[in-house]
This record gives sequence, C-alpha cells and structure tokens, in this order.
Amino acid sequence: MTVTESTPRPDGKDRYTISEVAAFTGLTAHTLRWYERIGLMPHVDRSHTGQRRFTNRDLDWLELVGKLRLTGMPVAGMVRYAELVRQGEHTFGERQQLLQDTRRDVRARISELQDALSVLDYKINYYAGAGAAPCAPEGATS
Amino acid sequence: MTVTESTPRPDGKDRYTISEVAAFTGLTAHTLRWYERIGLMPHVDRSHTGQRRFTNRDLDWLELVGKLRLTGMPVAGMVRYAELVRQGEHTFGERQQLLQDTRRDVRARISELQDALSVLDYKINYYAGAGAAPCAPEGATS
DNA sequence: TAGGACGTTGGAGTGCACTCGAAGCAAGCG
DNA sequence: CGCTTGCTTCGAGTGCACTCCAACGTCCTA
Repeated sequence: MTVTESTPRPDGKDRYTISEVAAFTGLTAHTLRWYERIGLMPHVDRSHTGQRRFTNRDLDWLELVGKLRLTGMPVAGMVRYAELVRQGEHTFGERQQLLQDTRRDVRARISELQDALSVLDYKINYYAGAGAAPCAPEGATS
Repeated sequence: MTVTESTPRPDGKDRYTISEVAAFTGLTAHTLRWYERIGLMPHVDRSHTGQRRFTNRDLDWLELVGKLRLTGMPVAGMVRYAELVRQGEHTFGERQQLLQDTRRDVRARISELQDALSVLDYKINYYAGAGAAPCAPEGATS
C-alpha cells in the first residue's frame, strides 16, 4: 500500500512500463500518470506507440519524491522543486533553500512527535499500573 | 493556526465560552462544535440558555486530543478512545492497547522522518559543495 | 433600549492527494 | 480472428479533516 520499500531494480534494464514502475514504487499507474500531469515528473520518454517508458533515472527521481512525500512536503512543493531541477544548475541555491526549509519542518515535526510520544508513554504507564486508582487527577484518567 | 502552544489557564475559572476555549487551544469554534458533534468531546455543559460552558476538565481533554492529533492518529481513532473513556474504567486495557498501537505508529513515523532527514542532509550538502560539478551521478543532481 | 459582539443549529463547501471509471487504441498469443 | 492484457485520455469520485454559511437567538455595555 504505502511505498516504504526499496526498488529491486531488476537488471541492466533501463526502459520500464508504467505497471513495472508501479510494482517497484508501490504507487499506482494512475498516480504515476497524475504525477506527470501535474509536472512532478521530468518528462517521461515514450515508445513509438506513445506508451510511457520509464528509465532508471525516473526511478531515482521517484525514490526521491517518495522521501520528500514522507517528510509531509505538500505536492505543490515537490512540483516547485521539480521545476527548479528542470530549469538547470543556476537554481542550485533555490533548491538548497527549499530543502533546508523542508529540513526545518521535518526537525520540528520530529520533536512534536517525540513530545507526543512522552505523553503516550506516560499514559500507557498509568494504565499499566492502574485499575485500582479511585480518584486519579484530571487528565490522567483520560 | 496550528495548536502547538500551551494553555494559559487564566485563574480559578472553570466555565469558559467557546471563544475562550478557541483562544486557548488554537482550534476554531467551528472545530470545537464539530468535535462535539462527532463524539470527540465528553458531553460539554450548557448555560441556562443553551450556550456551551467548557470546564478545565474539557481543556485538559482538548490538550490530550491535541497531542493525539499531533501523533497523526486519525480522528476516528480519537473518537474511539473518547468512547472508551465514556464507558468507564473497565476499558483501561483497551485504551492502553490503543495507545500502544499509536506509540508504535509514532515510533515508525519518527524513524521514517529521520531517514528522510538524512536524504535531505545529503542533498543539502551536495548543493552546498556544488555549482561546479558537471556530471554528478544520478539522483544526486535532482 | 439600542447596538454590536457573540452564541446556536444544520448542512453545504473546501483543499489535498489521490483513486477510479469509461471509452478507446495497440500488442501479443493460440 | 478473437481474446486478453495493458496502455491512453479526460473527468468525475473518494476520504479526511476541517471550514464556512445562513438565519437566527442571546448577552453586555452605554
């Protein structure tokens, strides 16, 4: 369902059908086409009959996109990044900035989660040692 | 916009209007009413004219809900937890289980984020030392 | 007692990120 | 040749978590 797992890049191959890519990435074919429509893919090659032929480069890109997606970066942000990549090397600074902003967000998110985790631990402990406390303080009982 | 900040519980007060609670929690009045509708609040008291009067207990509950929300727990899960609380002490075990499941998810999420963070760091470093690399390996240039 | 801020309800609308359906080509196989 | 499988496009639908609206009632201060 979710992506998470690696890309068992099969062999010396470099042209993949959409369903192969779907299998590798865990994304659906629909989603891959949608990514392309919204400008999140760097122009996918086509066969003589117009079918998509993804390359290892595309697979790498999708792996990165997967990571960015895991950070919670909105799709619009990833599209922005893709645009910068398309525009060439002179956007290195801007790309770096975008990634740094994302890093800041991720760091903040991690500490939020760690904070929440400690509340969770506290309550789990409470329930572990409970069952006989008649009038526990507020909040602790919830 | 987002909640994040503490609840400057003003004084010996124990009856708050919806807008006071909104100010304390960072939630909107709309959202507070919605929480009540969907069963995420433990029956809020009313004034003689039918207006909501929240107590410190409600504020505590909302603080917990805020934490659970930060974990990414879906609203349905929080509603489930609220139901268990309403049902009394015999649901302690189930509540603990639910919290433990959530903790597992949060831990997993944290390591996902840390993983993504290292990719981010890698790329940021790349851009930091770049600008002159003509043909960097795939993926590194994205 | 008048004005304005704040409260109530039910239900509809929003934004995001997919997710799916329908209709129609194209390739490969027995 | 017919069949299956897979591809194409466009556009509509889904699920989540709000978010807002309209119409109206209430509270407080001058």
